[in-house]
Amino acid sequence: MQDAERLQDELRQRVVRTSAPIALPRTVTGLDVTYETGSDRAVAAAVVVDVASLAVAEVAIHRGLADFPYVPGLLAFREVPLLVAAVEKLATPPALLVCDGYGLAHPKRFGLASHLGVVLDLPSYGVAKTAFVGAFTPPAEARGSHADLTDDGEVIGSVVRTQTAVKPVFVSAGHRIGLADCISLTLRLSGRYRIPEPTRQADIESRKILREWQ
DNA sequence: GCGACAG
DNA sequence: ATCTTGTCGC
Repeated sequence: MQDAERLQDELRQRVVRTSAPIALPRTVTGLDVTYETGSDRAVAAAVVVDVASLAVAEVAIHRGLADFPYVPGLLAFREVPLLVAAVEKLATPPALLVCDGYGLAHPKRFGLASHLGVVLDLPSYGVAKTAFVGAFTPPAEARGSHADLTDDGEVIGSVVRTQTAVKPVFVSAGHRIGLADCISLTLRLSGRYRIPEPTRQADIESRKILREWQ
């Protein structure tokens, strides 16, 4: 546990924060992990989605055992090994990773998305479904509205309304990408659902494989 | 000290 | 995360 925190403190120094816009990638890769009830058996999925059509271009799966418990603030130690294994099975080299969870909007400014981005040295960001750290005032009801997520006087992320009158998602930069790009990409990748297509498909695919496995 | 706490 | 069906509503 203290070993993990020490490693986290070391890795966090390698995060690259930027506000420079990136070129729109042709594909993005969504990641998620599904667990078996009452055990640590897990399925990680990496799904490549075509940005223009939002169609799934490739799916890679890794089945394994999560060897670290879930501890708020240390989620990366539970999921990163499984996610890296899934990403390594892809034939398509990832251009940008979209994670289920937080990036800079983390107590140590080093959530799962930042951790994975640093480990794989790829641009990354996170989209979380519930609040974790930071304060915000709810964004307007219209799709596309967003409000700053702030902590200690700094903007660490954004609360984004991906569908009108639907609970917003929590977006934060992970590594080598600016928050503005994370927000616009999240909206571009959210077609008709609350969750952007890459992580939504990763959730669907990992659940599907877990069902077949059991 | 107490409560909260991504997935 | 996961245990869990139908049901209301756009």
